[in-house]
Amino acid sequence: MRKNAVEQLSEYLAGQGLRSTTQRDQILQVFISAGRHLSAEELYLRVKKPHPGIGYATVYRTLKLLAEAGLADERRFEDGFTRYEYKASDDHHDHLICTKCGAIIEFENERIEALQQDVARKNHFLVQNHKLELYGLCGNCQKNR
Amino acid sequence: MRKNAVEQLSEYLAGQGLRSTTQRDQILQVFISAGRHLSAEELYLRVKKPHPGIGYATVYRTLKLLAEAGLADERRFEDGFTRYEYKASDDHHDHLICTKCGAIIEFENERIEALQQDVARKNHFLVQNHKLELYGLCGNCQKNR
DNA sequence: ATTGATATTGAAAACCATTTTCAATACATA
DNA sequence: TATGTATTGAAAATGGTTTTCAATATCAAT
Ligand SMILES: [Mn+2]
Ligand SMILES: [Mn+2]
Ligand SMILES: [Zn+2]
Ligand SMILES: [Zn+2]
Repeated sequence: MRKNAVEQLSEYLAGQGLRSTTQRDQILQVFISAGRHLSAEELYLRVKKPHPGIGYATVYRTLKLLAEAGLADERRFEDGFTRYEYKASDDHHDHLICTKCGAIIEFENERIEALQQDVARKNHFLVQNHKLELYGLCGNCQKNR
Repeated sequence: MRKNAVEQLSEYLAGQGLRSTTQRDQILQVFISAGRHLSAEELYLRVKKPHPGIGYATVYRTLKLLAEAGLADERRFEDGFTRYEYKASDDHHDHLICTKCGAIIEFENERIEALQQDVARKNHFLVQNHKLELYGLCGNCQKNR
């Protein structure tokens, strides 16, 4: 996975007339090895440790670049931060988000996806992408009141 | 509808130890008579015409108040603005949003709602609210390329 | 390898929707 | 009508993100 992602980025950059840089590779490496749904600042802090020279703006720029290259998905939940997650291929999933502890659970549901298409069809609408987020309390947070 | 909403607001304010003001009533009136899914600035501009003295901050504050009072729903689509819509009662709907012209189509789908509950149950999750947005092209925008 | 054109970087400033501050004013209660 | 305080408008502050800019790094052409 790891080496392949770096190659994927290189190919995208070359194809766009952009340049490969050590910063971009380093940020990508840390991004992939870190957990999912990271904000720019969270990633910046993780990148800083092994690569202290890297700047804040470069992390922001690289995350946007990864999204454009198809290597990351950009998510805006209701916490005011843009979050990114590594995207293996063309997989898709939606989210359960705990409003108390911030836990994020991922799920896929074919039937919901199909019904969304039905809704779109009925409204002469062509869906490009969608967002389904369920906010509430995770199992743990229900127990602890 | 109109007079009732003003009364509803008054009751909420009284119950919270807050005060009724002419600004709040004026903003609510314009809010209800304007279209749905308005941003604070859009509402501010509409309010300015009949009530030039009203300030920007008051419109922001009143919209948040209306949401707390249950008179408005707060929506954050992907355009960077918080939008509000008048909420008659406890109705609920989701949205189709055209990425080209910005048109917003509302829909309800019982089966999707039910399946969401299934997903939540399977994950020991208690849903408080949810967001389902389908982004793409409306009928018109598909025709015009 | 060296050059040269230019893409990229880090630091700081700018951006921009929204929130907060604060002194003046309006509301509700006695 | 007086009084305590919630609310207002204007301006400043906030905070995540983007942009600016001079210095540096990349890479294709020598
Ligand atoms: Mn996810
Ligand atoms: Mn709506
Ligand atoms: Zn939780
Ligand atoms: Zn459209």
